[in-house]
Amino acid sequence: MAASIYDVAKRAGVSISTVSRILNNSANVNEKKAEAVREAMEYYQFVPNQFGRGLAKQQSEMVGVYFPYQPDSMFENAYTLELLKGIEKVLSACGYSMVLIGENLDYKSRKASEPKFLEFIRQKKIDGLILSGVSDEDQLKRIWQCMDEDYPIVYVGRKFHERGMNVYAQLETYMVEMLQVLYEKGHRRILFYTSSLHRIYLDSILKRAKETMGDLNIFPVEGADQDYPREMVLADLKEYVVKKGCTAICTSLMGTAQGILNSCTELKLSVPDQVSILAVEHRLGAGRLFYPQISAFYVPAQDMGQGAAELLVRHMEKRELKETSREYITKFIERESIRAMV
Amino acid sequence: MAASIYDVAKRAGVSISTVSRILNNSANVNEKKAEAVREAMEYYQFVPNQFGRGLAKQQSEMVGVYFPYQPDSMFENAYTLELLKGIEKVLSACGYSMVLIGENLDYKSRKASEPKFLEFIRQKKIDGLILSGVSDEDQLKRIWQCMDEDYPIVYVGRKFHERGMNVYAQLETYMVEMLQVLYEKGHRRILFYTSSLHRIYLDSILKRAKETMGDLNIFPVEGADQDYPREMVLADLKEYVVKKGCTAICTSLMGTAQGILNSCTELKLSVPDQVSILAVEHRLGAGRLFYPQISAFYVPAQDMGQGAAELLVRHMEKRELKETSREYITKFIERESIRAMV
DNA sequence: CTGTTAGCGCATTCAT
DNA sequence: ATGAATGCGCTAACAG
Repeated sequence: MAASIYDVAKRAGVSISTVSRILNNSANVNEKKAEAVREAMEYYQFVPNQFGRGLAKQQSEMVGVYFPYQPDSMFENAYTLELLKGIEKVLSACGYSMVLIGENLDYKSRKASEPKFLEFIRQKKIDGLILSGVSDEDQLKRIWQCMDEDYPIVYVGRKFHERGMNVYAQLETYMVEMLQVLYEKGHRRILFYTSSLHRIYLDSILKRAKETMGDLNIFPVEGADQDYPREMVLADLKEYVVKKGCTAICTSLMGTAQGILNSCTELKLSVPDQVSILAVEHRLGAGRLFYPQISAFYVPAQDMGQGAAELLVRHMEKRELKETSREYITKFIERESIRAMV
Repeated sequence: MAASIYDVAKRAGVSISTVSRILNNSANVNEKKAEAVREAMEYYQFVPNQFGRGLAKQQSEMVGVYFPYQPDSMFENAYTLELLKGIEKVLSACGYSMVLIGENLDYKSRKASEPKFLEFIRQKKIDGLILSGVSDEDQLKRIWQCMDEDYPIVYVGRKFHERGMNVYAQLETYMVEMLQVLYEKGHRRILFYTSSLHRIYLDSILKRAKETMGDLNIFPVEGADQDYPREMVLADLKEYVVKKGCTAICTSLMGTAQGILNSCTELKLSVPDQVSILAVEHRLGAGRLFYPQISAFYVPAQDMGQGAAELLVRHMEKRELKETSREYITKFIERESIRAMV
C-alpha cells in the first residue's frame, strides 16, 4: 500500500492536519515544518489518494463526455473528433481529466436501468458532463432534470433548456446557406447528401430552402456517413446527375466528399465543369487535400469543444455563470469545386 | 446530498451491512429484507458513492489510456481511433470506463513533476493502463517500474519488458513485406512515405529491405502524417516519380493515400499505369473508398485494441495471467492500385 | 442470516 | 500556527 498522509506526518514529526494544509495551501505553516513535510513527501513519493480526498470533498476532478452516436462508437466522424480535441485541450489545461462514457449498447433493455451518464453523476464519478447528439426523449428528460438541479452540464448542439449551457453552430441555418451558395451560382438541381445524424433536421432544412428559393430542386439522400458504400455513390450519381440532371452536390460531411469525388472520376464527370461540389469541413483546410480542392463551409468544431469545456469549467468552479450559451459562426471557404452556371 | 446506505438501511429497517451485502451479492440475504432494501433503494434512487466504495476497496473501475502522440492530441489518425474503439468496446462490456490521459504539454519542464499517467496510478484514479506510442526514455523506465510491481499495464507495440503484457503487429516486418510485394511485382524504385511516428523504425526497415532485395532503391520521405501538405506531395511526386523514375509509392498511412492520389491526378500520372500505390489500412475496407481502389496491408487495429483491453481486464481481475502477449497478423489485400511490371 | 464495528485517506472544524 | 477529533460512504471481518 502506498504511503498515506499519516506516514508523511510521522516522518515529518507533525500532525496530519499540517500535511493536509500544505497539500491544499489552506493555511500558513511554519516554514521549517513545511520543509520537513516536503522532505517526507519526497521520501515516500507521496501522492494523495483520490478516494480519500474525494470522500472528504465530494469532487472527482473528472469530466464525463457522452456522445451516444450512431451504431458504432464515438470515434467515427471528423466533427466528433475535433470536438474531443477541443475539449481535451482545455480540460487538461484546467486540471480535469476526461472520462469517455460509452453507453452499454442496450441499457434500454436492461430492467430499471438508467443511462450510464446518469449513473456516473449519481456515483460522483464526474463533476460535470459534456453532451452531444442526444436524441433519445427519455435521456433528454433526465438531462433537463440534472440541469434543473444546477448540475454542470453543457450540451453541444441547439439550445434546448432554459438554464442549461450550450454551444452550437446553427446546423439548419448553415445547411440552408450552403444551398443558397449553390443557388446563387446558378444551380437549380442539387443532390443533397446528409448524414444519418441529421435526419431530424432534414425536413426543416428543405422547407426553409423552398421558402427562399422557390425554383430550386433538391434531391436528398440520407445516411451518407463515413462508410457509405462506393457502389451507392456511383448509383446516386448515375441517377441524379446523369439522368436527372443535377449540376451540384452538397454534402454535410467531408468524409463523403472523397467517395463522391472518386466516383465522379470513375464516371468521367469532371469537377467542377460538369458537377459542382460543396461540403462541410470540421477541420480547417480539410477540403484542400482534394483535387480539385473542395469548397466548403467551415464549422469550427474544435473551437466548439473548447468553448463547451470552458463553460463547463467555469460553472464547476462556480465563477460567474452569466454566459450560458455560445454560438459559433460558420464560414464559407471558396476553393475550386464550384462552378458558376452561365 | 444524495442518499447513502444509511438512509436506505433505515428505511428498509435493516443494518447497513445488509444493504452492502445486497449491493455486492456478497452473501445470502433473507428475501423479505432484500425486497425491503430494494424498495428503499428504488425510493431514494440510490446509487453507491464511488468514493466510499473506492476508499474501502481501493478500486476505481477506471482504466487509463495514454497515447502521447504527436504534436496535437490523440485523435489524429485512423490507427489510434480504431485502437480506441476496440478498447472502448471491451472495457464498457466489462464494466470499466475509460479515462483519456492527455499529457500536460510540458510536464518535462515543470519541476519535479512526473508523467501524468503515473500520477493517476499513484492517486488510484485508475486500476490499469493501456499505452501506445511511448518513446520517451524516462517514461519507459517508469513504466517498467510499474510492470515490475505487477501493476496492470498493457502496451500496444513491440514487446519491451519481460513481465509486461503487450499486443503488437510487427510494424517493421510488415513494412518490409510491403516493399517485398512491390518488389515481386517488378518495382525497383519506390517512394516510401513514413509517418513521423515511425521514424525510429525506419533505419531498421531499410536495412532489412536491403538484405533481401539488393537491387531495390528506396526513397524514404518522413513526416507524412495526416496533414502533410499537398504542395509537398506534389513536389515529392515531381522529384521522385517524374525525375528519379519511381514506379511505386508505399505509405504507412491511408490518410496520406488521398493526397497522393489527388496529386497524381493533378500531375496526370495515371494509377496504376504509371505509378503503383500501396498503403496500410487500419480500418478494413478503407482502401475501397478510393478510385482506383488502393491495395493495402490491413492492420487490425480495432482487434488490437480489444486484445489489449482483454489482457488488461484479465490481469486486473486476477484471472490466469499466462497470456502476456498477442501478435496480430497483417493481411495483404490486393485491389487496383498496383501494376505488375513487365 | 444479520448487526456491530473498525478501518480506508483525507479535509476541516474546533480547541489550544 | 498546530494538533485532536470528527465525518465523508462503504466494505469486510467479526460476533452473534
